[in-house]
Amino acid sequence: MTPAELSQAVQAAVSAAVEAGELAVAVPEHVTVERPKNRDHGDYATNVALQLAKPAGRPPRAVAELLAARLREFTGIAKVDIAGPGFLNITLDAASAGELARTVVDAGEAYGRNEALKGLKINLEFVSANPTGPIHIGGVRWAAVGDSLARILRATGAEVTTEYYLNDAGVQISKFAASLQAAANGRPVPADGYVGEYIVDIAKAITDAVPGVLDLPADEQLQVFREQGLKLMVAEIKRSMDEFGTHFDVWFSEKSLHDSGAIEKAIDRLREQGHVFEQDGAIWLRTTDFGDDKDRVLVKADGDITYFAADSAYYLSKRDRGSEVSVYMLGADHHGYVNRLKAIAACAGDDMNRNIEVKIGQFVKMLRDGEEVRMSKRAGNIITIDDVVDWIGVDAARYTLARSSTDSTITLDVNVLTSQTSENPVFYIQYAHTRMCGVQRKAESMGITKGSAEDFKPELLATEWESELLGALADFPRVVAKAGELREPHHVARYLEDDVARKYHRFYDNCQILPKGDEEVTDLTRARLWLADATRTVVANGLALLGVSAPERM
RNA sequence: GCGCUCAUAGCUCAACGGAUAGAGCACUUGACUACGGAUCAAGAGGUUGCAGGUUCGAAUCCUGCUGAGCGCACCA
Repeated sequence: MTPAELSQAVQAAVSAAVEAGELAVAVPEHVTVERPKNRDHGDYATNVALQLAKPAGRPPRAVAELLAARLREFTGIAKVDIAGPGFLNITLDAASAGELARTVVDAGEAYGRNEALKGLKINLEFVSANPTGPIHIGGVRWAAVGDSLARILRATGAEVTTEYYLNDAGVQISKFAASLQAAANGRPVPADGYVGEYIVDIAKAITDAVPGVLDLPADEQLQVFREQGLKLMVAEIKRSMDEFGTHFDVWFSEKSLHDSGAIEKAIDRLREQGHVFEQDGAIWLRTTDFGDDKDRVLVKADGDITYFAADSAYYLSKRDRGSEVSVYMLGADHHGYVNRLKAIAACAGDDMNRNIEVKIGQFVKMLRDGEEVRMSKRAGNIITIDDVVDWIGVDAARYTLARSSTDSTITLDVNVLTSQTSENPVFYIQYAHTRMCGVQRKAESMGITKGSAEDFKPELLATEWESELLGALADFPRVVAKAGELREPHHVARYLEDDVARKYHRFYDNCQILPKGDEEVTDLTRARLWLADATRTVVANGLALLGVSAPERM
């Protein structure tokens, strides 16, 4: 019996009680059934009696009594207790619990997938760092979290488009080009330009690729550095992302919005909705209609188009391309953007509480020798995506960055990253996977298989360690759905770490799977192989959602 | 000044409004005649920043305060 089936059983018990006239309440649409932390509280617990007590006008424990009596009639439920203020503690019989191993093995790679967000078209934009330098540690966090979130949303049934917005049109690119030009000519970079090893490297790559570029007039020269520099930098970012296992379906060019006239069209559309006005020679969007603290300029008095106008056109582009929900993942320096971005959606006639979500994630702080590393492009002490991958590898980097809530700042110690990589919990999870693969290899070499589904005896998986592990495996679909709905991939990571891997290691240490010496192969041997196979499936599926490999050997 | 976000063990971080707030690292102590010990078991470590409120129940929701980060352009 899966938690979903149990939830339905509880719901059915409520319905039956209502129909019998014992309870005067509306039957809840969803009944939550959770794994209690304390094993004495059974396999599952529900607080439904506590929630129904008030509307029913009955004491919680009386409601619980009614439901418990009905629940005890269900096959697969061994015991129902009432505890505390009115919790229902439910214990499954061993066969019903063990059956889950078969469910998982049968579903294979599909186990964990669900339809919580079925058919929802989501545009997920993340990283979107300016193409004027390598991706630094902050961007790496969004790469890890964003890519994992895309995988989780897809597993939850959503249709996801991942997107990187390239700011290839503004003054930052001009400064970047000017810096390259200066470097190529052996001059110091401009005061507000970009500094760093990579500037010199790219400048050299351009002078190598375009012989004679330095003989061109200054303005033509600058144009070459602008185009070539952008091309090389974007290629570099794409390479980094590719190596990091992060895929973007769309690399969206800001410049294309300018070149195609999309911005003017967007302004017209916003004007039709009645939120555009002129003042002091500029064209404005009245974002204060929808909670922004000030109105925003779309076209400046001198005729220049603002970055905000491009943002507006970009949102409409996402919408036109079919996005029902546009998710923006931005860094903590973008708090001020939330209201104006949401106002764009509202001004376009959309529902700002549904069609657009702006997630603000906290910074990554770096520590070296106990002191915070203040990164600055000027000082050239940026910690880049390639640095992190060199130090600890893609798996450990992705896991480290994806295992915490984006709401919390994370502090990474450079000394730890560059030395003791085995401290990373990702290895704990991967080791569980290799252990199961090891058991399977050993079983094969002994000529043992888990046998056919008909011969599987789930009731033999009855020790506390097997029961705990089965409970953890049963929780996977719910965890994936929750992570998708909350847009928080770290729930999957913590689940693998604290539930699945931990409980597997305990099971492994306490329950011998394969026969030792001249012991017989028994039904219990085969049942435990089913459980190991099911666990391996969940670990592999879970790691895949995080973009982390599930190695067969380490 | 206004706005947004955060505050949990020595450190790094968890905790769907639920029962005794959990892991890892570091510290103390056990378990290898092994299905690979990158593991397991045990111990110690907390007034969840402070003060109120809502609730049967608050780390979680509301209010105020304190502290920290970020943001408040006809910049991008």
